[in-house]
Amino acid sequence: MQIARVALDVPLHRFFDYLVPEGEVLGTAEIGLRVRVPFGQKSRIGIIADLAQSSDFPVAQIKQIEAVLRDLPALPADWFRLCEFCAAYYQAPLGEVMLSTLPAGLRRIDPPKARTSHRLPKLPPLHEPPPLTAEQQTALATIAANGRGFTAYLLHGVTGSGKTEVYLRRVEQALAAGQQVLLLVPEINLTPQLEARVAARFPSAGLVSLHSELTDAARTRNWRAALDGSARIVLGTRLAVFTPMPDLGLIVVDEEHDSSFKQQDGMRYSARDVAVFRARERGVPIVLGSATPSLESWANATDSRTPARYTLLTLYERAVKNARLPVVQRIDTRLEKLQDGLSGALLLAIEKRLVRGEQSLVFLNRRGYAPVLTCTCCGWISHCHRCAANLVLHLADGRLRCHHCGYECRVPKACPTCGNQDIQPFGRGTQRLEVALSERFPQARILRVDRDSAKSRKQWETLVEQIYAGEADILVGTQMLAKGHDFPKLTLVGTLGADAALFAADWRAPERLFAQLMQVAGRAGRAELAGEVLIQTQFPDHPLYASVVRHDYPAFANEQLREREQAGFPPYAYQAMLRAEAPQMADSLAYLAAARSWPQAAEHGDVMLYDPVPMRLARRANLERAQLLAESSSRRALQNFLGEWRKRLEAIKAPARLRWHLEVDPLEF
DNA sequence: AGCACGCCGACT
DNA sequence: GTCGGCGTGCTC
Repeated sequence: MQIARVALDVPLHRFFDYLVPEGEVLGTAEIGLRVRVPFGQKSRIGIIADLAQSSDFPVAQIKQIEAVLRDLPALPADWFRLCEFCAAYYQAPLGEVMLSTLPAGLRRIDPPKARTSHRLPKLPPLHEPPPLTAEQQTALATIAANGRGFTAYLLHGVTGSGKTEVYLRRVEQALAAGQQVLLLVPEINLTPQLEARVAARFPSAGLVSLHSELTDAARTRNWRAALDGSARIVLGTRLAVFTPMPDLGLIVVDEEHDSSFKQQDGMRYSARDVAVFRARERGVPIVLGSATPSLESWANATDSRTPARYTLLTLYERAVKNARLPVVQRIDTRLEKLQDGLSGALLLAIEKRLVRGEQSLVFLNRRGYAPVLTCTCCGWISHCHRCAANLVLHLADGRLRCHHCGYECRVPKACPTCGNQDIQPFGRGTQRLEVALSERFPQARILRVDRDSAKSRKQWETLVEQIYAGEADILVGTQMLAKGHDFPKLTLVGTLGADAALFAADWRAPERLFAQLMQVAGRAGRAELAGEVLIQTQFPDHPLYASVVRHDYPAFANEQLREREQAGFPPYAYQAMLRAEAPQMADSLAYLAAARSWPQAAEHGDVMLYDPVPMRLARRANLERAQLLAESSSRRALQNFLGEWRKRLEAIKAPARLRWHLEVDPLEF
């Protein structure tokens, strides 16, 4: 009797035993093959995780495998270890982890017919790699000196310093050594750019991309090419970190600080952290690159009290000839009356750009016309009835929208409470800024770039092309515009409304603000034209802005780390967040209270459980949410605790409508 | 998670 | 008299 232990996509922390059919003899080479098995009333796709001669389950109840699928090579052992690590670390069911990392087509009973015609991507013309700067050479020499085994590098390079060129040179070496390369990037928006550049550089590497916008068929095809080795480079977003790659020899994580590496639903993993684990486990180097590294990575690379876990590589000069860092200035908005939120200095600077035929970018991280609509008479404010949030006024299409649950309605003509017709927008979003700028500069071509004006990929690409072609004079945009793209005519960046993050309750807000300001500042003046950045603020003396002005990430990061250490926050503490949501807050809190009551504090002295509290956005889409933080100074102690705790959490009786999840290393509070 | 089975309220 | 609400329990 041969038994196969099969991983299935169910939220249960165990495998399921099946009889191997007569005539099939499975050996270790078959571990990692997909199978079709009967499960409950119907059939499912699973993965053979192990083979055995006996089972703990009553033999009479063991069903037989329906089919062993051999259309795909067996998933490799290191891919199993990666999934096992994630399941254990993030407290997720192993079968769910394994199956959910497969493209959908490969976990369905009836796989879609694979298209036979391989559409080769159009390749831009080859061009010579640029010469390396001294800093780039030093970085590459350091990487070379450490050999091909595991080392984690933090490549800290200011915008325009040529981080990508360092990646590409190291990629070239890996390819020459017959290895595969995994290249992770934060967002879908940036992938085409980098994809074109990598494809042009390595035309015969069979580059494939993996991200959520691909069709299922394309994703399956690319994933398969990675597994069978025909693709030597995989370029993808966070989900690509799980791509099985038999010859993996190098991992690169670009913009490693970016929060889109964190999955925010299902298994809440950090693709950056998973990538580091994968590199260590595989014994290959990993390069984490950023102009503003996450404080976790910075601490790993610079903390002098413990042996550095990461090797720091720095690029502080701009690689493009003559290009200088933009001049950053603070504009004290307490000293003048703003005009539509814009200071005289910023308006003047925009005007200069108009005269010179250069572009300006006004950055405001708030979309819509105004964040709220108010009644001047009775004090009514536009409020979402499903969320603890305001409805945002979108004047462009005359609607009120909730940015949290998607609810929307027509803008009322009068106050719903008192009938007063004088209802006014309060505050400012990108739409309102666009209107104000077009009144002030009627001759200027103004382009607004936010999630409303760039809903689809196509719209986004059109906007980018327009900007690139110089068909816009003033850009108004949210963080969508802050990332990645270099617009050669853009020489001025003005930022509005940054102050809110200085005093936000979320203690990670300053880290995000600094990164965002550095990133948006990097948009100004990359080519031969010098850039200017104007930060409007009521707190010009705040040390965060002082660091931005000096382009001094290390000073900012070291100060933040000092504060974090004093407060006992990550990276000097390890955390996990238990969240519950239910129609009634009382039920959510009751669940967390039950979770809190176990264990007695004495049993797990190394782990501290805080009190359950309502979440900051306490109600979303008619669900009332609460959270409970677990914290420890030891990652191991926290992990040991979480394993036991999770079992208890599953046993707690709760109303059927209540949902809960556990998030390890939460980023948002 | 699905999907069964199972026992109490308003409809053809 | 039935359709269907969601509580409970199981899936090799």
